[in-house]
Amino acid sequence: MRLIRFDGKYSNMKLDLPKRTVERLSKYRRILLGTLADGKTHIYSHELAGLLHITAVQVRRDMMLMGFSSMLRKGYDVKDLIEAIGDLIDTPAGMNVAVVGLGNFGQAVTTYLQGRRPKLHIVATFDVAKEKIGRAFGGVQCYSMEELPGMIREQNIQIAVLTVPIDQAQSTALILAELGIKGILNFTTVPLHVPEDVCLEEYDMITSIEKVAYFVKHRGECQEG
Amino acid sequence: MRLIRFDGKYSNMKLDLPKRTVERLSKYRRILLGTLADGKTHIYSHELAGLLHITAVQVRRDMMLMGFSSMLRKGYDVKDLIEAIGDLIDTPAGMNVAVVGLGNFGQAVTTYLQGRRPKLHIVATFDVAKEKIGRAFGGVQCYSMEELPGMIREQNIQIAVLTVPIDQAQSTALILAELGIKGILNFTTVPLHVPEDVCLEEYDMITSIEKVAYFVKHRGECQEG
DNA sequence: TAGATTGTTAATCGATTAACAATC
DNA sequence: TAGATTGTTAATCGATTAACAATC
Repeated sequence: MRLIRFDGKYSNMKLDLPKRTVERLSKYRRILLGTLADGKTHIYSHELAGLLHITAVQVRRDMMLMGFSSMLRKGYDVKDLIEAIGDLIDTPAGMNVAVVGLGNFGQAVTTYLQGRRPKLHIVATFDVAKEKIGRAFGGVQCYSMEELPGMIREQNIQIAVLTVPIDQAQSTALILAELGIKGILNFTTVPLHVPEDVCLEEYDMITSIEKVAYFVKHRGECQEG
Repeated sequence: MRLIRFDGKYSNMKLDLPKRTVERLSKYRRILLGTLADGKTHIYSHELAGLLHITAVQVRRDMMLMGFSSMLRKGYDVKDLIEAIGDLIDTPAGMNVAVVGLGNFGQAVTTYLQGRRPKLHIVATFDVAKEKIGRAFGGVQCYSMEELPGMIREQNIQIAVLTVPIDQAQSTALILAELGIKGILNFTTVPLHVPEDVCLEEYDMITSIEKVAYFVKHRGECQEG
């Protein structure tokens, strides 16, 4: 599905980008916000590439894939590019997010994520522990698991960050899918299975550190983007 | 570099596996430990695949790459396979790990990782905050940043988990590399640059959640491993 | 044996990089 | 103009999947 220019604006309603490109768009935007704050209005592909430690070709190819062009050989317009990335990633009203499971990780994630991206709102956290329910963590209210269905409906929560204990991970994921959650960021170290209309992003810390251990042991190059 | 059978044992000193295969080995092992605890001695490729939500071919190809075979068409010997994975990932004495930066994330990671893998020892954490230094978090002692060089040397710390604030990330990473750290697990959301003999594994939470947001918005399938 | 399972090669898919024409 | 920069196609690389012969 390719982008079509339409009356000066982009008709990018159904543009599906490669996963790796989407990951980089998120990084480009954050770098560019810093660049903009420094008062720079334009940036060359090789400059942006340098800030991310990737190649200029890769930056230009990503721009091409998202249908963004620079004109004038003065580099990319920083403000325009930030906006174009926002048009792709964000929804105008923003998306509501819940953190499910408020242990050490759940609390750290809530505190860290809250307010960090203007179009991602952490609107609720959930836990089973009585002493946590009703309290606020990182400025976000904690609810009981019984309130999950109601809150998801009322607040139109579409994304869940899963930080429950491992023995609860799979069952909770299925409940979330059942309740209409459309995306899950899995912080537990359990390989999850969810219905295929649910977007699943896994982050398994033990895999990551064991991968580092393997490559340290074998002295192979293992640097990632 | 391929494996050579040698007198019934494997000569796999320099076997370099694909990154994705290494990631799965870590997952296989943890699944297999559960399988073993359930009293199962052998497992078929399709069974192991089912537990990870991948294909049986992929499991068999990974076994082939690591030079592990089943014989007897009774499936893979669970105990042998766990051991073979350990031979690849672990070092006999284990590797020492430091957590650098003891904010919410640093504390959560320390607590979670500590004691979880027998061959990965979190031996120290580091922070600048006076009130944290000298205390123990998750059973691990916190030291001042000034003690970093000495501790790395004395304890032979090879891996660092980086959980410092974003404005300290790059400078701290370079210091760690300078001090001889061989692998960094980067929990900060800053794209790091380190000397190429240092293994770097990035985990950028914001990228992950924005990626989920993008695919939820565009309703594309985006399931990962 | 027939059927289930494995190990391995070849084909395919997705992502990165090289090459290069076009632009200012 | 010459040099720097861009946008895009083709080639390459890495990983997954299909196909299938071999084994028990």
